Amino acid sequence: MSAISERRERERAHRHQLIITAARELAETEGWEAVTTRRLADRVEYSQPVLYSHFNGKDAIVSAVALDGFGELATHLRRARQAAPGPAHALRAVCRAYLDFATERPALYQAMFILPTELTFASAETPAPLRACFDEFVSCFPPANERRELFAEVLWGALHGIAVLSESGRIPPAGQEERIDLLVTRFADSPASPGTP
Amino acid sequence: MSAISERRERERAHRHQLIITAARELAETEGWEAVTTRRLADRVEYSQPVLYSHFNGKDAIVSAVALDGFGELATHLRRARQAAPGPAHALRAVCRAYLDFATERPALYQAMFILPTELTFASAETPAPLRACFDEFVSCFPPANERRELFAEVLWGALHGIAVLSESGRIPPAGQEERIDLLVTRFADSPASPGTP
DNA sequence: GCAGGATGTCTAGCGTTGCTAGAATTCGCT
DNA sequence: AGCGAATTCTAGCAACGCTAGACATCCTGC
Repeated sequence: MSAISERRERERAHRHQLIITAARELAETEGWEAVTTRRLADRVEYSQPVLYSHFNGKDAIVSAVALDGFGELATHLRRARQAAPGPAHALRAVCRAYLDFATERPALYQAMFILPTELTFASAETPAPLRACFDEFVSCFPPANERRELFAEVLWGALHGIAVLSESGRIPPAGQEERIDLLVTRFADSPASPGTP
Repeated sequence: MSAISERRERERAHRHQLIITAARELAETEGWEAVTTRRLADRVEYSQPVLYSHFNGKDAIVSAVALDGFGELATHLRRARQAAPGPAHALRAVCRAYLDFATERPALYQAMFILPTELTFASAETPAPLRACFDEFVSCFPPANERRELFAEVLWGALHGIAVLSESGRIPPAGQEERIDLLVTRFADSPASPGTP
């Protein structure tokens, strides 16, 4: 149970990641409806049952892809926020970065926010990347605002709504910039945050 | 081709609606994943192929349910708006009504906004009920606001995002009222709408 | 009243899906 | 070399959306 099983475990971990990236690539090129366990097994050059020795089922694979996506989204948002010339522009930068992410990686975004997921949100065992994403939204508002979390929730919801409605053609795909404009001007913190009476 | 075929056509139309309501009931009690063509055919006491003589496929049935949903949502929103004590309260009333609708009829809401649909949004041949829903949001803003439509789009997006994120547990289901509060205060029209320079 | 034809409905089945039991194989160890 | 265990594959299940072709039903014209 030494070097030999260590190597096996390493190989196993490698294959684990291989499955995830294969699923993601397949989804990004042909959409999630093309990601079947058979095609995925083909892609990783193993038979179907090995997928089930790594994941509890297809949903777990999708969730694993989604988790990677949250990690990437978190760094994407942080970079945008930190590159902004000042806190006043941070909000806009993060909003734009979020919508960019959603439109440029639609499959990944679907895995994160639309497909059934096994990830636990807003709870004690919420994975760090999810929390990091949320924190990026929180950081768009000054610490003086006692309701930053609420602001972050609503802003996130608004961005998600805009992203998904435009992606599915329920609102015109054009005009995203104006929507960001409106959202930003509406959410830019007022001088004194309206406190609860 | 007279009374006899008229009756047949009547019966056919009746069965058409029967399928739609059966699909909706099944979805509302057991969720859309339980709505299979076999179970639906069982429910309406016909064999599977008759479904396909009425609809092009399962998606078309879902879309028909969604269309009914849009009709109901439009009247729901209009009632709320008109019952509000004044235009200042209309915005809040409509927002609340929208989120109520989403949480009280989750299956219907899914058919309208989440499941793949054949309905055409934001186009020339957009069905009237969809347009009516959108118009309700537009009516929340004074005609003096030259960008009412943009406001409506973003508000709708925000509400949709909040609805779907909380429904799927991605933000805590509690605290909806505070989110409405924030959204309303942020979107309540400023005295002079910030015009484009 | 009764054959003929059109209309409508059902039975049966195709290909695919997610998932799994049990056979077969491989591989390290003594 | 051969045993034992871990791993991988073959084969198959039940359910899915959808459809072709057999079957029944009903109106029409004689």
